[in-house]
Amino acid sequence: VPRADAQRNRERLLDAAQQAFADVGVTAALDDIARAAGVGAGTLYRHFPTRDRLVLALMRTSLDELTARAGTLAAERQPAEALAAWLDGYAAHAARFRGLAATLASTGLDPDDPSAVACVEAHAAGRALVTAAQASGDVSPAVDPQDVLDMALAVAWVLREAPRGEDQRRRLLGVVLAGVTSGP
Amino acid sequence: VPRADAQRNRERLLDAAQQAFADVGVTAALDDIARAAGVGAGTLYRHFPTRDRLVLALMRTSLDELTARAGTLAAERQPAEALAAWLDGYAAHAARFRGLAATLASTGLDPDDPSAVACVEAHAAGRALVTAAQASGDVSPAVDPQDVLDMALAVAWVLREAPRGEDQRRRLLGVVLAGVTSGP
DNA sequence: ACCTGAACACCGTTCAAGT
DNA sequence: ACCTGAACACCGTTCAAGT
Repeated sequence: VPRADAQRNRERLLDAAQQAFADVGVTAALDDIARAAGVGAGTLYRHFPTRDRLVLALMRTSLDELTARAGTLAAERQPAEALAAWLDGYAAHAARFRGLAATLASTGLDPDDPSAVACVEAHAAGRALVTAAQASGDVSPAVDPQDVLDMALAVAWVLREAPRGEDQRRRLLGVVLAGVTSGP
Repeated sequence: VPRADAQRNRERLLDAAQQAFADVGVTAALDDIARAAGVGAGTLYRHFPTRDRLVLALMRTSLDELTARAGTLAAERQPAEALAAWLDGYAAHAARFRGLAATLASTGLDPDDPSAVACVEAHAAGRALVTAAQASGDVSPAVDPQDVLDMALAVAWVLREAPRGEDQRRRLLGVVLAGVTSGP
């Protein structure tokens, strides 16, 4: 059982990180985050040995929501619609701050690492939606499901690096979805 | 007219940067680059006030080649083929090292800045190929040409952040091209 | 068991002194 | 006119000392 002050520090660090990442992107100074949380730098490193671990811990809740949403969409909508709606949420999530898409795309995620589990599960849920859309004939069977998720993250990357207008996400995801759709 | 030693230092810096970027990505330490070039740090800053300026100077030749290639392809091939071939070269170029795609995508490029001219011209040449493919009916008129270039850079980003197999570039560009093609 | 904060290393950036 | 390299600032990371 963790000590009460350790638990409180952990939460303060997550709050401070949330704020800092939203302000200046995922490269925000860890030292600043520790100071804003009112803890020593060493405490931050004890709780989160790497920056990615901090990012993933912060994303834990929203990733779990994305995983759950995949199940709901699969049950309630047509496969093509469900996939489109989920990818939109996934891209929106990955575009929340600069650098996040790269963390989510990173191939070096260890499925056994508890801090990466939420990320790995969300990916699996997304791939399942692609597979379902292939089974129903909406998405071409030649497509690699992983490629579809990668392209949704790539769209999120564009949203951060070259923002051009309100409906950019809709336009770019439209291109991706049209690109993986089965011929008529 | 620049002094002979200034000219030589500039070339040494470009050589050293080429090497460093290829080794460790576009975030390579500028200090290391100056040392490898055998010059003081101040000399690097004199020649290239920002990292982007160094990157763009390094890319100048290849960007000019891409611009020229757009003209050749437009003259010798069908619009759809020309576009596909050019985007492949563009994505391959942007994937040469990590972080380069972001520099090329950056919206803050001043068209009047001589160091950005090659980049702006390559973009214009690419957009012209998209427009030509729209005129011939191969690409849907609803597509924003800039979106097509952005997606090619996004593909390059995936190639660096989540590399998955030899023909990943072909697969992902295939999705983008299929996604912007006019309905039958 | 956990925390603090000083210490160290590394790197971007500037600028006084030199040629 | 251009170069050098020391100096400063900033930040990631570690660790001895404290509770």
